[in-house]
Amino acid sequence: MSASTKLSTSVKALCYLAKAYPKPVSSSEIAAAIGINSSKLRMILSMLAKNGIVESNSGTTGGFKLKKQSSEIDLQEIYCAIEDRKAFHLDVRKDSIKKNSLPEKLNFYFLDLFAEVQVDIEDKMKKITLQSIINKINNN
Amino acid sequence: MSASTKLSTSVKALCYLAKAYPKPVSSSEIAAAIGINSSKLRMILSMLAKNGIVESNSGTTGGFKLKKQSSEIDLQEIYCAIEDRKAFHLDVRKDSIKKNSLPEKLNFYFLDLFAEVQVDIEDKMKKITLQSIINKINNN
DNA sequence: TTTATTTGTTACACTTACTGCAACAATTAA
DNA sequence: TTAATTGTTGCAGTAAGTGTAACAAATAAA
Repeated sequence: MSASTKLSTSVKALCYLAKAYPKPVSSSEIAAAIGINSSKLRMILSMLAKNGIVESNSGTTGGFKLKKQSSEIDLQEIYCAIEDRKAFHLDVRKDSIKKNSLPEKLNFYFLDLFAEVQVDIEDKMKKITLQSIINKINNN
Repeated sequence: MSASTKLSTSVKALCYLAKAYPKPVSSSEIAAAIGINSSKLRMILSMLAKNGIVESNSGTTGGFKLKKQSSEIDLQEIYCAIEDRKAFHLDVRKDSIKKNSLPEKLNFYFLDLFAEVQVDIEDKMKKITLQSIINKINNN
C-alpha cells in the first residue's frame, strides 16, 4: 500500500469516526464502509492510535473513536503517524561512486533538493485539517 | 529504478556531457564515470534523445552530446522526458467503493490535492536549470 | 466463570515489480 | 569489411507488495 493510498484510507476512516462520534466503531464496520480489508485497516488505525489521533478499545463494546477534535487533526500528523519514511520520500543512488566526485556532489545536491520539496509538501499538509476536508466534501 | 533516482542519474550524465561538450561521449564512458550499468544508462539517454535534450549517434565516432545549452535545460523537462507518469505521481484507491459515497468524494479530493502538489513541484523544478546546478556544484 | 466481541500482530501464499546484466540487430564511420 | 556504438529486448534472480487468514490478549456482558 503506497503512502498516498494509506493517507487517503486514513482520512476516509477518520471521517467515518468523526460522523459517528462519540460512539466507538469497530474496524469491520469502517472497513465495510470504505471498502478495505478489516485486518489491513486495523494496522493503520493502530498506528493512528499510537500517535494519539484515535482511541482504541478491545472487547464487546470496544472499537475506535477520535481522540482529538477534527479541527485539531491535520494531514501532516496523519501522514507522520502512518509512515516511517519522511513524507513523500525520494532517494538517490548511493553506491559505486567515488568520494568527492561530481556524482557524489550531485547526490548531495539532490538530497537537499528533495528535502526542500518535502518541507514544502509538509507545510501544505499542515494547513489542511480533517474538519476542513469534511466541510469541503459536504459542500459538494 | 525510482523516478527520483532516474532524475539524479540523468543529471549526472548531462553534467558529464556538458563538461565534454562538444565532443560526443559513449554510454559506457559515462556509465563508468557515474557508476551505473551502460545498458540501463542508454535506456535513459535514449529517452532524453527522443525529447530533444541530447543528440545520439551510432557508429565508431558516435555517442551522446547535449542538444541544448545547459542554461536552457531545466529539471522539469528532464523529468518529463524520462517518466511517463506525472511528476511524483501519487495515487488513491479506486475500487470497491459506491458511487457518490463519502469514500468516492474523498478520492476525488485527494486526486485534486495530489495534482496541486504535483504542480507545485513542477514549478519548482522548472526554475532549476542544468547550468545552475553545475554552478552550484562548482562553488562547493 | 464462561462466552462473545474486538483489537493488535504475525504469518503466509500469491502476485507483481524491480534489478542488474547480457545479448544482439541496426547504424555508422574508418 | 571491420569495429564501435546505439536502441531494445529478454531473462533469471531478488525484492516488494497484496490480500487474507489466524490467533493471542483484552474486555464487557451473560
